[in-house]
Amino acid sequence: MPAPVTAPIGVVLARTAKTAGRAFDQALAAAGGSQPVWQILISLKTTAVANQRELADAVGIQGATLTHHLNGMEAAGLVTRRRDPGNRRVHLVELTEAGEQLFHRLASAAIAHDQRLRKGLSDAEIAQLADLLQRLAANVADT
Amino acid sequence: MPAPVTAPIGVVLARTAKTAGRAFDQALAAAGGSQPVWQILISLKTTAVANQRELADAVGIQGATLTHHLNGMEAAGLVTRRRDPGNRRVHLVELTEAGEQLFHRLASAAIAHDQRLRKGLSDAEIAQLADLLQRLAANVADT
DNA sequence: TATTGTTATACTCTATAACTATA
DNA sequence: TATAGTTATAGAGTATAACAATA
Repeated sequence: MPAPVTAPIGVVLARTAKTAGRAFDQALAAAGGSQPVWQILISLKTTAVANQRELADAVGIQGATLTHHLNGMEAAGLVTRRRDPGNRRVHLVELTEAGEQLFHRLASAAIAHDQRLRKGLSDAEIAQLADLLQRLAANVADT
Repeated sequence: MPAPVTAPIGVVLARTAKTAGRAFDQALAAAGGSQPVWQILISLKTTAVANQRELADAVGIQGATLTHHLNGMEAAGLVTRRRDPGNRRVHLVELTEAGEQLFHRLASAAIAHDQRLRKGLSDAEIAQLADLLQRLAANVADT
């Protein structure tokens, strides 16, 4: 029998990510957020970042791009920035109460999105998918 | 033993797609293209589209967005647009010789990118990954 | 001088609304 | 009126280069 003809895995990956990403965009927007804001919030909550450079790395964007988003988030009352007394070059980014609340709303939206994505797939399949994706990503890391 | 703790599959998917997509961007740019241009070229070459609306659907963008890209591609000498004599509302999009050549260059880049992505994964694993991704995408289709 | 972050500017992709041409 | 496509405009996300503040 002939080998099955499949689309290039990069194409399948890109198409799936586009579809899933748009659905996630809508879910986040309905909860008052966006993907960059969600990435920044989750990094602030779950990672101990020493400065904005590390925060930008955690989110996967440039420092100036992070500043752009933090400006918007500060204007929206989600975060505050103040200088680190121990090293006044460093700006400490902290969540406000509104930022905490948005984080929880977006977390709920993200969980609901994930449950929707996982529908029809077993835990073992999800675990294998995650493993395969991580191995794929490792092949193109730090380009 | 406790269940393994994995990041939400949506997060893994988004992160992998971002990493792989950026690597693909660079590969296409080095070959003189971009992802939208590549999607349009491959759709023109492999799908029988009756009009620009169908082409836009195949690429996954709006008609006006397609026009934007076709304007650039026409200015770059990659495609021509002429009216269909049988229905002059329809604009027939055709590849020029330069468009054909760019298609082949980008196809080579895409193949190389895919081989890089697949490194270390067996054909069976790739097939299963594609299957899992397609089932994931089906869960959020036509949002 | 080196490090941290911001400002200024611009580019790409995308979208919606209003419009033109054709049927 | 309905369909195919374009134009005008705008917004989100990203980036680089130049700059200011601090060490």
